[in-house]
Amino acid sequence: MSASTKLSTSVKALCYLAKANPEPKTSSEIAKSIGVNASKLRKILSMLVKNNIVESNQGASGGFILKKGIGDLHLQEVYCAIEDRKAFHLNVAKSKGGHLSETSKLNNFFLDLFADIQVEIEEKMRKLSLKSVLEKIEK
Amino acid sequence: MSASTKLSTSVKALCYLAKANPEPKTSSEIAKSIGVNASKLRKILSMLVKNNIVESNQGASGGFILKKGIGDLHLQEVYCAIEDRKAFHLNVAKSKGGHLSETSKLNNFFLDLFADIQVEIEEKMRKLSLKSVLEKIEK
DNA sequence: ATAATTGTTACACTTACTGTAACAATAATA
DNA sequence: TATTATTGTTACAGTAAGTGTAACAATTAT
Repeated sequence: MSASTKLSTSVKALCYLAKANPEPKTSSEIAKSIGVNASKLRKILSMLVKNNIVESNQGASGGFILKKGIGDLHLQEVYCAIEDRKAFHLNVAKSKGGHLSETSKLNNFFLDLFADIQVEIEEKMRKLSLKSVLEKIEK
Repeated sequence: MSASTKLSTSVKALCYLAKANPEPKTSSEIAKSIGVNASKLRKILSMLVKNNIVESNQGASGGFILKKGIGDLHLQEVYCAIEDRKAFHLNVAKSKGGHLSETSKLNNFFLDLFADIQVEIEEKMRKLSLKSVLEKIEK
């Protein structure tokens, strides 16, 4: 599951929880609603739990509830919670043979460029709260 | 090979050709210099040929030469030549079950967001000419 | 006790990626 | 003409990554 796919799945689940708030919802309920596998969804949700974005309760009448206010939760935070690898996987080929210093300089050039891009992506997402997303999809 | 890896490999090859200009270089020579497989490199170079970025000549004493001036060749152009799929593969999960219109609205929201990001990435690369890249790695 | 639920592991299946080889088509050259 | 060198493309086996599902221990309410 790519970072971008995980992000959109997470936000779908968070929107669902936001509307159900403060009633807890099980992974099965959420999964059915947004059309993904419950087990897979639990993996994603468990990361959101570890980052204090949602709260989970095991056992009968357990489930997930949103822990943060929709105005205080930004997509960048969600993104960082679900993705440990840095951003959108912009890779540079590690050249095996090219012993030229130019090749390694070019590698560094692209690593810097891709890092810049990643920062810009995260800044863009930092400006988007769950509240603003909900407003956008409801009109 | 990811889009970003292909891009950095392409630029390595283009830098090599720029310095050799106007002498043609074979895929083997380039591949050895930048540390990638010659057959794989030819696949990438063939796309650059189709987009008039480099020129190829088959047969004995053939090879590749840079077709554009280093000041007129921008990374965005290279990127578009090697990648037919749109940009950096930012995908949205196509939900199979979620019949809610909200889910599809969220899909559209993310498709728009990722499209914006792709445009920004391309704009960033449009500002980088091969000449500026060469200058950066040479100092 | 029982039933329900999370969190995690496991696993088979598929898909994608990788590296390399092979070869037809082509062109220079002897 | 025959030979050699080269591109452009296809093929393929091997590996890695992703997918979907199931299973189950741990936990908790009833």
